[in-house]
Amino acid sequence: MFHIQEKQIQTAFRDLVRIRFGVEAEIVIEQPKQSSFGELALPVAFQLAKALKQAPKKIAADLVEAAGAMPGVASLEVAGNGYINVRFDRGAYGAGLLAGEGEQPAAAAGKTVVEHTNINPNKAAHIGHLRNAVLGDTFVRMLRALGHQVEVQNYIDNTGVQVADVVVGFHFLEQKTPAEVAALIAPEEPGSLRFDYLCWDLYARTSQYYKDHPEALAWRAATLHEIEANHGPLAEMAHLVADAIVNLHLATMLRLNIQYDVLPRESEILHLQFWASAFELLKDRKAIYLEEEGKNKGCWVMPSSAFRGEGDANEDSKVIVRSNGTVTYVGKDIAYQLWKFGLLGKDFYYHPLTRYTDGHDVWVSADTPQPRPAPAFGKATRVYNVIDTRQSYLQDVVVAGLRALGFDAQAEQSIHFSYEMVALSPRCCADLGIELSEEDARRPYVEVSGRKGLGVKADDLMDKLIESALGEVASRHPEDNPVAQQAVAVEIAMGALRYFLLKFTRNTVIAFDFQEALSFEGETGPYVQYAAVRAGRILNKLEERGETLPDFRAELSREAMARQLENEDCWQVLLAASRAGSALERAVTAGEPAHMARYAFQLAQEFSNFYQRFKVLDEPDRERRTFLLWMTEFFALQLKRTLSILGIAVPAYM
RNA sequence: GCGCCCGUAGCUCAGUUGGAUAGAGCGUCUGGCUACGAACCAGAAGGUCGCAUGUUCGAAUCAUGCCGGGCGCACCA
Repeated sequence: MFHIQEKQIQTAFRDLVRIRFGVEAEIVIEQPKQSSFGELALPVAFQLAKALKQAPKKIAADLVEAAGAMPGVASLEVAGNGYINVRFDRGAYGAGLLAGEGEQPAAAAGKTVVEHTNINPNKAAHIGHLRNAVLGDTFVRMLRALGHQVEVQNYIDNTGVQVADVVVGFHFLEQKTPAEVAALIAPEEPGSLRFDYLCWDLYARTSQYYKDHPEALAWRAATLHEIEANHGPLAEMAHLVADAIVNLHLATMLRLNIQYDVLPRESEILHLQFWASAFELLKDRKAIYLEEEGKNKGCWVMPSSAFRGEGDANEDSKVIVRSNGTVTYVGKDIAYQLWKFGLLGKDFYYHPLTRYTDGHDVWVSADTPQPRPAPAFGKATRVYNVIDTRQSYLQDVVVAGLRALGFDAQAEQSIHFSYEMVALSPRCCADLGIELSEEDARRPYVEVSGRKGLGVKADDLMDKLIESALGEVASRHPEDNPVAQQAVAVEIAMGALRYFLLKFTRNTVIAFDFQEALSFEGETGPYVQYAAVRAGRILNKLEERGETLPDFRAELSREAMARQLENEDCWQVLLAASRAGSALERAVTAGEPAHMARYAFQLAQEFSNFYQRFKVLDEPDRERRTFLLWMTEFFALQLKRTLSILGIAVPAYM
């Protein structure tokens, strides 16, 4: 509702400025510093002052004069040195909300692909992976809430070095056969170490072994070779490992309510020769060339001018095809990016991998035709790649590849949704019993490292959060049955975790700290959940007392609405609650899920304040009580919607 | 060496793209529970927005230069 009003005023003033002054101006709308200034503030007059050579105050007065009466607006005032402050017609605004205006998002044209998670399937997921997945998933929810058609892709590098290293560990270090590895994946005896945890340790051990025995790197090369040829026991083992761990990653992410549509895999990109098609395109359009001298002699390279800035002195080109004829990661990524836009002229085959309990299928790529018809994947008009900021340079090369091929529009719509890493605070390392080198101990934080086995595993963290939440639930509701307690604890724990990962803006390094992540008070997910639960409880209590919710539309006339909203506190609270749409649009435009999280917190704060101040059920005045009940219901709905955009559930009780 | 990011309250972070008196949470201190259950609320203290020039009606925000920290710049992914 709020953003509809906002937009109306924006277009009204754009027209006004054009008619009155003959100028096209971008109308900026702000929230006034103080609520006493009204609901919206327009600094247009300042913008125009220079061009028109007039005082801002005079321009503002002119505009207010020319504007006259506007629908939904009670008054326009010139304030300060030339601000135009807008006050809404409160009765009309309330009536509009009651009528449910402005709830349907306009459907957007085209499909948006969001690629996130992308964990190497060779070990358990850690907190860094969680940040990626939660950011990606939340952004997907935000886009969908705005009416966009979104496809979620999770790229699986099942043929890479990381998987190979775990295979090296099993085969060369532990002399295990594929059958023995399969037994580890589905262990007979309960209580055995889960497979992704086991691989976590093995991967760290293999990495250390390379360090101590550099000659062992030949094992890696041999393994990669066999994986690429796709036959032999090592290749078989690689498939076993990767498939098993992909399943575990899906389960881990599902705990956080994160789902996918399709898993494109590196193995199919190889087998279906996506690269061969991309290579032909790149050669045809002269985007890459065969280097004939220097250190890159014999390689196909992309010239640095394609992806570096003008003034960049670094002249190094980027190798796309190695001198031995194999393609680099970036090359494969260009092919993949082309496919996402439907520009490659090839497609995967697909088969359903699993079905979520809500009936939604996750599909995975296949290299041969499959019996079940699959949805149309790819062919996006816009692509977001959720990848950490350290890969900016490579993402630039991929986009430069599109541009060099003449796909400027698609290059423009290839968005690196970058974010900073999750590191470990020194205190967190101490909690984990990790010994730090003297150099590391002096740093503000320590980088997570899969190779060193240094990090907080996603499932461990979730378990810890659930345990902590369960303690709280059990002490507050000792009478409730353990199954229900557990369910509530899980929702609280996951809410806390998602919120914790979202409250930081994308380019802030999170120095992970158990104490902060485990907090359920203050600016946290549970705080917001608690507000939603309390709103719901008022409505439930009403029913317990044998009453039913009034028919608000029948009982609250526009005049009654205006009367009730004369109360400044009620008005401010209602305004805040109705800003969800506006907050969502701004957050999507800024590409910042953190903004949505912040709005959720503010909304919860407003409600907590309202809850404290107005005793809804004890209110003696009939009209006022009806109004307060309506506000409560409205809050409950807004809180629930906002939380669902953040992927956070509203528990049955708290 | 080159490129990107960061520096805001004791701590952790926001700051709506250049606007009105710089905001939250945590921590500290003071006060508030008889079920609309306090995972909450009210209040207080706490700031040279790293430093310096500049741009203009107006700068935490833009430009330049320093200082301090982080991350990239492979025929690894």
